[in-house]
Amino acid sequence: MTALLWLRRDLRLRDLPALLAAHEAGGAVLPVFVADPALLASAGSVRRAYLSAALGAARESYDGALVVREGRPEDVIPALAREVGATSVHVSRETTPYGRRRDRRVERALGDVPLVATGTPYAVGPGLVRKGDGTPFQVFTPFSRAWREQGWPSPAPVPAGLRWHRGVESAPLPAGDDVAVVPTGEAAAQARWEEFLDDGLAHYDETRDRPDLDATSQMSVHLKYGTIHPRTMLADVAAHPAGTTKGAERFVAELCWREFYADVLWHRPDSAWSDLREDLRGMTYADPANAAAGHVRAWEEGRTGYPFVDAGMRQLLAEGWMHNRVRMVVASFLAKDLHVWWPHGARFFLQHLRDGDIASNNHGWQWVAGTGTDAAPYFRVFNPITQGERFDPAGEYVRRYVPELSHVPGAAVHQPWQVPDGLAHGYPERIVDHGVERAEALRRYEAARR
DNA sequence: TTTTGAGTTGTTCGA
DNA sequence: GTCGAACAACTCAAA
Repeated sequence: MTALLWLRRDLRLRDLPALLAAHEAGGAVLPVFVADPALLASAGSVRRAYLSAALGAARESYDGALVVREGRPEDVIPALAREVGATSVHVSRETTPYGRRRDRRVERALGDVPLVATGTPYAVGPGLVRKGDGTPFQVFTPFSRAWREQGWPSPAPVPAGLRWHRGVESAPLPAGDDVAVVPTGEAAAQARWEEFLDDGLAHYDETRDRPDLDATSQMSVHLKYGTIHPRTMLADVAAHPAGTTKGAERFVAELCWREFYADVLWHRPDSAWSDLREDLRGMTYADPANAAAGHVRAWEEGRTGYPFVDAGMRQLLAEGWMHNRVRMVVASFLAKDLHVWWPHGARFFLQHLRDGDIASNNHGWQWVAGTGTDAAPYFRVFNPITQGERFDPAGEYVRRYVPELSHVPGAAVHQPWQVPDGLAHGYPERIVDHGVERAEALRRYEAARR
């Protein structure tokens, strides 16, 4: 007897309730990953490289038993179930709009073989935290209080006496382009996590906003592929000597943001790609396809003439990652200085981010744009110069990613046009005047609210 | 039931 | 240079 364990964003062995359920079904377990063209089509080279690396590491975690198949899940999973005579298919419950539709299709296509969902990629399953009257929270802080009170189960054990179903043909791993990746997979996630617990957690609240320092956990890519579960992380934080520090409290809050946005998306699947706040649907936007100005292309390629913005975009393209503080600044620049509707930026981020997650990414964008849950007030427009001076005070972050400015010392690098020869090595002029565009953004909001 | 205070991430202006 | 006020409107939960 065999149970399929269909892995999606849970490429790990430890703390995986769906694996426990598959094992308890009573026979061998066959772990399978489906390379779904619908998802791979939009993935950039960095994302493909990370998926490939995470799958390779997962195959080691599963002692070589992981099978990869390519195609539509509603075709592949039932076919594989027939091929090996599986009596059940086990998954972690998927909560994103595409994942929910896909799983319904697969469940129908499986017919008599049950699709069993156990657990989710979250400490608290999306949809569970509710207000007293049963409706979902709209504001983060009350959500986070209720989320903590709700609590979460202890990490699930690795099943004893686990038996893998072997000898099934596998497609090659999806090809990853030749891109440098940070170590990924379950062991790498664990190693990085322990390093952060000991060296970063206690002072996380003071240093997390500084892109020039190596002060963030770097756990986002591991959460995306599920090489570690947030439940494990929360248990580890609670048990750590630094677990009662302000830094730990702040880190738990960041994990809670991930859960909050998953909850929002669960209740409002339409908000993946359209404004959550309907009263701002009358906003007027610039057309990102309008090549005449080339402003959006300049943003995408890190040539806006605002060093903090350009450093961020170049970090994104080079590493598939951008510091959270800089994500807010570049998002604000696209939305409020270039007046582009947020989905264009959200889509670009998802193509390039190694940690790209539709709930966190798209609702982060909605927050900046002012259209989301608990949104930033419309008058809150990030100033890319001020933000750079405040959070990259020595200019080191900018010079790391913008070599044309390596000759400009200190914080002066945030305004190279003020420095003699500041633009002498090829760094571009500013494509827009921030003061002018800020006023234009406020005018557009004012008009839309009337 | 009504009121009240607080709510991730900011900027600008004028004193 | 520093500091407080102003920049809306709405949700939530405690009082």
